[in-house]
Amino acid sequence: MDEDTDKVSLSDLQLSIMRVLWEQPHSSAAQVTENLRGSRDLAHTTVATLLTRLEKRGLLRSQREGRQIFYTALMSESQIQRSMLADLLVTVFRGNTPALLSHLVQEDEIKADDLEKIRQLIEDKGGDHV
Amino acid sequence: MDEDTDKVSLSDLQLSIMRVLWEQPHSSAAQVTENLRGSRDLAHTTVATLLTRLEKRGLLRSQREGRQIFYTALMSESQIQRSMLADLLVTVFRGNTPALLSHLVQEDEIKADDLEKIRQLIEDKGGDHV
DNA sequence: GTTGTCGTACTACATCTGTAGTAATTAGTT
DNA sequence: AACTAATTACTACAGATGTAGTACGACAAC
Repeated sequence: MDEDTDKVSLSDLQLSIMRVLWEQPHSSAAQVTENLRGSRDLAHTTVATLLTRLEKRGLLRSQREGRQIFYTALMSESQIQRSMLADLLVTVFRGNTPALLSHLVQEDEIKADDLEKIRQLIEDKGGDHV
Repeated sequence: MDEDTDKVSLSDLQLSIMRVLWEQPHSSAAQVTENLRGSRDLAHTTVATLLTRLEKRGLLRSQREGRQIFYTALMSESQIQRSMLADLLVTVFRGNTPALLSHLVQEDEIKADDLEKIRQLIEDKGGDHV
């Protein structure tokens, strides 16, 4: 099965680009550059290069319209997140999910109030899945 | 404050090396190479290069003893995990911890039975920390 | 003391990433 | 039609990483 939907790892900069495309699919290099202005001030040629590379990697699809090229993400933010989280869990935590959770608790990322939300998530999922 | 204890990001291979050093501190290049045999078959010169680079990055300390050099990790696995998880949370999830948890639930990494453990973690922490 | 072995240091090279300049193309303007 | 302005394509380069060879130094064996 499709081995490209899996195992994706993106750098911070690459994620910034993807993010723009997630918010505004079908953007040109100029539009992406504009969108990044402020947070990442890059030459538009830099953005163009990044876009080309991401397309070559199969993460974007491009459509030429006249002299311009519009790019659209082929993976959703959620897919990327899932892939990168899974990767971290395996490579850094060696599958030790409790250790990961423990760190989140330690860092105050999970508070007591969140437990109910998690329970809800499990319920929503388990309901018709198990 | 020490800016080197923070923001550490290691590749898979680098983690493998660190792992050996966590399990057996004060190892020589030859010992690390031997330890990796099976999972990662690398030339010992490769391992030596990796060790040198990690030391240059400040992640290892080396002690020369005769003709050999012994390396010891300067950061614990836990510290690395925490740093890399924090980084992922910020860069990939933009601080959205619930989204991260949701993915874990979706991937069956968190089950109902784990909730009690998490609650325990929070309790253990909150007790003398808040 | 000469030689061989082991270990380290240095060098090398391909790939990926961040970054951007220059050249080429195209489309719109006059 | 000629020129200008926008946009893409190609090239470049430095730093990090994966990978390993060669050279050199030191210790052990004979």
